[in-house]
Amino acid sequence: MAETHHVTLADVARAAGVNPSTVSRVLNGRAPVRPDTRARIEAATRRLRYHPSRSARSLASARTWTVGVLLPDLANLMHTEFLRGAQRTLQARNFSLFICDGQLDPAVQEAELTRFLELRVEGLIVTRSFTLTGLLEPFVEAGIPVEPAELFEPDEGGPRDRRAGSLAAFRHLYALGHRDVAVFVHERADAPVRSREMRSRLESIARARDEHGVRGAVHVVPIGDPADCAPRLRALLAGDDAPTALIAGNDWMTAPLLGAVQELGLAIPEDVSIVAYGDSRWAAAYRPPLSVIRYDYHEEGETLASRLLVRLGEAADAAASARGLVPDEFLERGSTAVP
Amino acid sequence: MAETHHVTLADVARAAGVNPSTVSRVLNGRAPVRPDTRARIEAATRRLRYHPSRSARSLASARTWTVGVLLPDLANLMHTEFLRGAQRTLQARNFSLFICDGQLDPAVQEAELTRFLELRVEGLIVTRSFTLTGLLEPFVEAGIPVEPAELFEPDEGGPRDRRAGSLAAFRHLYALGHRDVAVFVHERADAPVRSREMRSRLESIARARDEHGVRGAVHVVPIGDPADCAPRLRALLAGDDAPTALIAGNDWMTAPLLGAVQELGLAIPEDVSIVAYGDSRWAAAYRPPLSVIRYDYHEEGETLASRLLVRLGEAADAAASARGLVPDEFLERGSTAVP
DNA sequence: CTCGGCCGTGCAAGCGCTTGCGTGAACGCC
DNA sequence: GGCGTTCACGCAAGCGCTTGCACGGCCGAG
Repeated sequence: MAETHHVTLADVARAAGVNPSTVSRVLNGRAPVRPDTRARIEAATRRLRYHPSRSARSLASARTWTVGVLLPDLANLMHTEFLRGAQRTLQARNFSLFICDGQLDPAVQEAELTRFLELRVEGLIVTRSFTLTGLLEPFVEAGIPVEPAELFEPDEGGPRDRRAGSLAAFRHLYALGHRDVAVFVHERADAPVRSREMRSRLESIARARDEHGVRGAVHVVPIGDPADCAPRLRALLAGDDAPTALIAGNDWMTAPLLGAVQELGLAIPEDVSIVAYGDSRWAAAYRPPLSVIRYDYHEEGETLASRLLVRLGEAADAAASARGLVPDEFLERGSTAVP
Repeated sequence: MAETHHVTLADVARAAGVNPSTVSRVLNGRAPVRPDTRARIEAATRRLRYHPSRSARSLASARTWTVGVLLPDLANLMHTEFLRGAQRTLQARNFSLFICDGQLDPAVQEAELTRFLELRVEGLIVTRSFTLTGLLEPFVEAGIPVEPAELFEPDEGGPRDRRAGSLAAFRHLYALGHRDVAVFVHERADAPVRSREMRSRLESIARARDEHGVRGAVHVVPIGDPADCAPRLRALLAGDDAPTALIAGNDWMTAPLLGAVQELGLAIPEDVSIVAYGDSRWAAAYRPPLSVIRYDYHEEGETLASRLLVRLGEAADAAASARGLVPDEFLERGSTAVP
């Protein structure tokens, strides 16, 4: 901090010739203040370039007006979308966000959650919470509402339904005649965790497969390091049940998978069909354009944020918090064909 | 906050049978404390799940141990890289980051900067600062060190040299026989701002062009909305000086540009050559693989953070803070060819 | 003209922590 | 064995703000 001396509320009060409490009141728009007094204070505030200290305010008022958002991996563009949705909604209600990048590393995530605890966030939004259910306990105990994206399955009354897209995609693949498929997922190879969402997807695959009377393999390939992608793919293609359709589990996964396909000199869709979860802005621009399972992350961010606001006692947009999210959908573009 | 009652330092002190100040001291590892006292306190801390209040700490100590990072646009993967570099460096010195997404919107950025002021960040890292020089003043006045990525030009003694890559790329293009080129940049069409970095690139282009005795056009196309890309490109190609090489100004720009190229049914590199600034993970996986100007954002993040630490009086890794960043480089892959 | 009520403001006690100063006990020294 | 040091800790005064309460002045009602 060196010699930084900040203007305080007392300075403003002195400049305006009033009591500090009055300044506080205009700051918070709380009690009635005479217009001219208010004007004097506001002028002083501006003139002195006063910025109230968040620390002092929240210490005194026991409110921080912040919510933490823990993203598993900021390098995933869908999370950025999600974030903006949440941010818009929360800012409209005067809350600000502490964004943190989990970097797919449980240690980092734990550290960040501890920081949230110290910061006294009033609410928490987490995605892929399955990796940290234990870490979330302190929040629940402290009465801090946690809004997890992960647990929103239709059978739990949550607004999320992510099965329609999967189902449509795999019906399409099996109808085309594919038998063996491989799903590449972004997970640390040393500690693979199967999210509920992933399980739900696998169920959708099984269902589509059964509908078509197919008995092929569904390989699930956890990829931590992009460099692993090509070797894993090569091994798969050399083995029994070589997949003819490759599915990228998310935005992050897609580029490495395409890189591997390229490295092996495979043509899309002639040699392999490709489907990607998440309609990254690259997907449509790829050659050929990628068939994707698209999902509206922005809306999900808004919905989670609204639900949080409701739990915080802020009468947020009730409709947004209660509404079911639009289901995901399959977009066929050009990367899927008869095997 | 509802009925959330947090454990305080006083609670811990009572449980451990000591004075609050002693607890504070073990918390900060400051003064000498007898091992058994320390142990008792630590046990109580754990048992009570005590998490010190950041607000109270920073109010009392006049230190927040935080630095703000303002990114122009989180949806740009290179910024994520940058962020991780900075985060690693700062966390090693006990600072934590407040990340904020400027969303390419000056209003949002101003709001976030004000928040930083209230949060009493001890330092600030900004990129593309050219859009907000005015907004940065309060920080400078308050004695808060600001580390702007933007201003690091070699002629200012900063560590950044982003000319080598541009130069190599355009020498390559002009040598191949290209005459007219177009650079697509991500800017709000209504308020285009020419960054120093952009100017520096344009200079490199001019230099390469002169070296090759070419007198073709260099179109600069600001794109705010991805949907504008195709029409702008179509118009350009229909006009005089139709470009034969298209350059995407950054990671964000690349996908829309490729989408537009695709929409117009142009073959790469037969009809147009493509060069992208920023080696996105998609670039190598594209078909054909994209020639790019690659830059190490992670290292830039580390360097800026180190410089900030030095200015904060933390004897950070002096080498890292002083070192010149590796220059960017041109990687020819397959999207550039004879026009 | 008196009085209750409200309005605008001041007063002061904290919020949970840090930190300079003070003090008793244990220690080493001559 | 007395005395100065050091050690380990207690004490209390804040940090910059909020907020319940008090209080004087003005109003309208009786």
